[in-house]
Amino acid sequence: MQNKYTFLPLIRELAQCYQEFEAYSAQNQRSMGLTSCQFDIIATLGNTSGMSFKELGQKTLITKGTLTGVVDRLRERKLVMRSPDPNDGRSQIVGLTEQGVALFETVFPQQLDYLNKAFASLEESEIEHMRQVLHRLRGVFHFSEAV
Amino acid sequence: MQNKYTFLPLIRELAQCYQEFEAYSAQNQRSMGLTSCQFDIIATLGNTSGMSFKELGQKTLITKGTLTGVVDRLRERKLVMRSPDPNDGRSQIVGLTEQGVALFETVFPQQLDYLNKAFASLEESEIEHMRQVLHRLRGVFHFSEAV
DNA sequence: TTAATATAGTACTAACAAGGACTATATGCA
DNA sequence: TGCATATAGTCCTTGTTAGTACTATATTAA
Repeated sequence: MQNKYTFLPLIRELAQCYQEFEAYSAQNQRSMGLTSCQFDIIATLGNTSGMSFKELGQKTLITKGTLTGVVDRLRERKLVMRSPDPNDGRSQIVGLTEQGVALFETVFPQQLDYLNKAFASLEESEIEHMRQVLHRLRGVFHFSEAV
Repeated sequence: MQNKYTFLPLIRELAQCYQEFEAYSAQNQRSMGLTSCQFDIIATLGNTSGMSFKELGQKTLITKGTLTGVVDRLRERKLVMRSPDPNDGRSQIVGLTEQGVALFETVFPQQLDYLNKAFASLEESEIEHMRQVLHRLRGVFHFSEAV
């Protein structure tokens, strides 16, 4: 117990950092008529020929229960479509419709530009360093979970 | 546009890091019968004589609309109470009940210990370095928002 | 083949989350 | 004073989010 809870400010900073990123990012996505979650799915399906719910969930960090609803809403807007997986009767392939592709090609570059503006003040080397720091921090929760 | 979107892996790492922390943290909170959000409120009100909805929202990063519901659920469980603010007729003071204080004194130290296990593998200096890195990253979104 | 087990996705519940409309109260200024 | 504007909190809507139970299909092994 050498550690006298100095991690508390770190946790607070992590939460604030993530939430402010989310707020920043969502602001632009919202102006494009999408929620964060919906944008994530459109962006993940872009430039692919579709993927299963499972794979889509893993890539977007959205759990299966949530995914059903989100995909449903996107399907109602005719942005994504579903088809049975010929190789697995339990599985379905989700992919962008023609309208979905058109939307992707509009909103994805715009969002990249929008985010790029935020990161323009950082050196590439610093961005990479930050990524490594976060990776190391993340490892802490992995290890402890196994115990 | 010197930057060729090297921030994308960083963003991904940030999201994963936050989500895995949340999952790790919530696992213990859940075992104590509280959601993350409820724990946050109990922890924030602990060792205080109460505060307004506004202040509570600012400290916990929970927006007012959400806060009403969360406080209601805690009040149903007789963990928090509300009283009118004598200085401002629009405002109400939220504070822990006797049961709330008792719960706080049980669950807060336990959660600290639980988190401390995760961070035990890090040096204090490294924790502080991580905090500074996150603080710098967070600043990026502030600056850009103003533009 | 058949039984045990695992996996993909759905349905349902409780809770959180952001935003906007709304009410009541405060505050600033003419 | 009295009006315009701002603020605190509630309510409502839409949309995640996690978790659990459930159905249907796959896979494995006896």
